[in-house]
Amino acid sequence: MLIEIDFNSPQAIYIQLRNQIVMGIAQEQLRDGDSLPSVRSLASTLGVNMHTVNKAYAMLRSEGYLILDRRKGAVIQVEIENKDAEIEKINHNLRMVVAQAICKGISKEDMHAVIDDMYENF
Amino acid sequence: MLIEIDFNSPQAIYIQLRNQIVMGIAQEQLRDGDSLPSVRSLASTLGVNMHTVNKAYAMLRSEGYLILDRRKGAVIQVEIENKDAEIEKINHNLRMVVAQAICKGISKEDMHAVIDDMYENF
DNA sequence: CTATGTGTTATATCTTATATATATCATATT
DNA sequence: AATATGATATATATAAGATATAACACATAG
Repeated sequence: MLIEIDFNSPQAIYIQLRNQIVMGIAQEQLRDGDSLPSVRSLASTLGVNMHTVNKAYAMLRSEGYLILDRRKGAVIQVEIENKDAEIEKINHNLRMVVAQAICKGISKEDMHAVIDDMYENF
Repeated sequence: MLIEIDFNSPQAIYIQLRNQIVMGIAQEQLRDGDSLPSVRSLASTLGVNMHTVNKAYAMLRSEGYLILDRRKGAVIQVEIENKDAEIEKINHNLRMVVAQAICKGISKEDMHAVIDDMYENF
């Protein structure tokens, strides 16, 4: 899976990294059991520091996207508690997006269409 | 409209401020033509620096939520270009939320329900 | 057993972002 | 004339982000 870092982005590198991996999982480019490169090798590939990658991996682990193991390295393993709990977790972020949408005159039907389109072609 | 700052939050104060004002507009607690407190008075009320409020106001202006005028101060005025352009703007943020949802097994029907609920009771 | 490669942790340094403190300016209002 | 507005500038302090080394415990390959 290709990961690209924009060094001119105002967004922190470890956040970019985390986001792209979440995207990769959503797109099924990354599946349960797949291994990610080791902290050091990915850092080397991207031209960033080891700790930056480590921070992204630690974040992904705490969010239940992967498991870190001394033996196997970083392995994708999406942990799903239950639907309500997971919905609750994305609620804050979604709420901000919806707030913007409402302010800008985007109807819920518009939002449905956008959501459907994303689910189709992710 | 009540604004509260969490000084222990990892989120920057000016971002908290910006977010709460966007929320206020979405909830129609703030409407076109309404005035916000001046930079200095709001800073004083919240116990933060003038520049922090100024930064939030400047951000809201650049996003088309308000107008800053020497005469009238900060006045809510939501600028809507056209639907497609506005959808495009929220697309990136929404995409990240949807990616998380897909990863965590939340269906688009679930998302519709959450969206509808938000539109009902914002 | 040795060497290598994991993730993990620790320390130090540098840069950038955030927040504050003052101060000044042009302008509009009272 | 006095006051208050947003806008701007400068300086300082703190926090976050990123890098550079180094070491540790553990697992595996040779």
